[in-house]
Amino acid sequence: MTTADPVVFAVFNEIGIIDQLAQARLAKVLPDGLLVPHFTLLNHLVRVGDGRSPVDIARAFQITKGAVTNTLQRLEARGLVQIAPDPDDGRGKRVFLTPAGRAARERCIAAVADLFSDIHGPLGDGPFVAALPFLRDLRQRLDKARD
Amino acid sequence: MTTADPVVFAVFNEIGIIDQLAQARLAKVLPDGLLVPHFTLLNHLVRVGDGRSPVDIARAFQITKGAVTNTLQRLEARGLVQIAPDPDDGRGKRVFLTPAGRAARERCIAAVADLFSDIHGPLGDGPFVAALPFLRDLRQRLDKARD
DNA sequence: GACACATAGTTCAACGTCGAACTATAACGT
DNA sequence: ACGTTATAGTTCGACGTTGAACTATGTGTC
Repeated sequence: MTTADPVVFAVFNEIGIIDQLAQARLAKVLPDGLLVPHFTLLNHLVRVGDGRSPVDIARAFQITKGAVTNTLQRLEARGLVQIAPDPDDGRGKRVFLTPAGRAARERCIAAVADLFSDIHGPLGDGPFVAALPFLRDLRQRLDKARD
Repeated sequence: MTTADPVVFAVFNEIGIIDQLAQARLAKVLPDGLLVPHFTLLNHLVRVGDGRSPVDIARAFQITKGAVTNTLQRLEARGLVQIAPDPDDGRGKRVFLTPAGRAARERCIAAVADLFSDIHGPLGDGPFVAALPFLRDLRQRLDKARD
C-alpha cells in the first residue's frame, strides 16, 4: 500500500469487526432457537410499544420492507407476534406481541444480561460513557446523509 | 422496559447501526459490480501480500472457511484471483492476485477515497483519533474471548 | 508402520438481507 | 372526478454467512 490507512477507515474497520464479534456472541446465547433479528424485533416492540407498522420497523432498523416481511412471517409462524390490518389505513398492518412473544423476549433478556460482563467488568462504564457521544454523532451523521 | 439499557448495550447498538450504514455506503460506490466482500478480500491480499491460504483469510476476517470458498470461487470466475495448490502442503491452496484483480482493487480504492469526506470534513481527524484506542481495545477483548 | 487426531478445503441447507418488480390503497393536483 | 404520484406490503432471485457433514492430507503416538 502506498499510504497508511486514514484514521477514518481504521475506525470503521474496527467498528465492523466489533459488530461481527458482538453479534456472534449474542447469537450463541439466545434461547429457543431464536435468531438475532428475531430477538431484535421482539425487543424493539417491547421498548417502543406494540402496534407498530412493518414499515415503521423497517425504518427503525434501516432495513428493507422485504426483510421485515420475512422476519415477521417467521415470528408469526411461531406465534410470537400477531399481525392485524391497520383500521385507519387500508394499506397498512400493525404488529402486536403475543404473550408467548413477550415471554420469549424475557427469556432472551435474561440470557443476554451478562453477555459482556467479562468486558464490562474490568473496564467499568467509564470508557463506554466516554465513547458514546462520538458514536451517536457518527451514527446520526451517517443516518442523515442517507438517501 | 423495567430498567434502562446499560451503556454497554447502547454502545454496541450504535456500533451495529454505524456498521450497517457504512457498509451500505461502501456498497453503493464500488465499481464493476464488485460487492463488499470482494473488495475486502482483494484489498486484504494487496495489504498483507499474495499467496495466502484460504484458511488464513478466513481467520483474518473471522468468517468460516465455507464463506471464503464461496467468495474465492466468484473472484476466480471473474479472473481477479488465481488459486494454486500449496506446494508444501497437499491439503492447502494459495491465493494470488491477477493483474486484473490488482487493477480492480485500484479502481475500488479510487472510488472509495472520499467515501466519508462529508463526515470527516467537519469533524477532522480529532474525534476519530480519540475514539480509536477504545475501539481497538474493545475489538481485542472480544477477539481474545472468542472460543 | 498403523491408527488416532488434527487441519485444509468443499458442499449443502437455512437464514437475513438487498434491490427490483409488483399489487393495492392513499393523497394530491387540476 | 380523474389522473398522477406516493406509500404499505409482498414476492422473487441473488448474495454472504453460518453450522454441519464430508473428503483428503498431514501429524503424532504406540
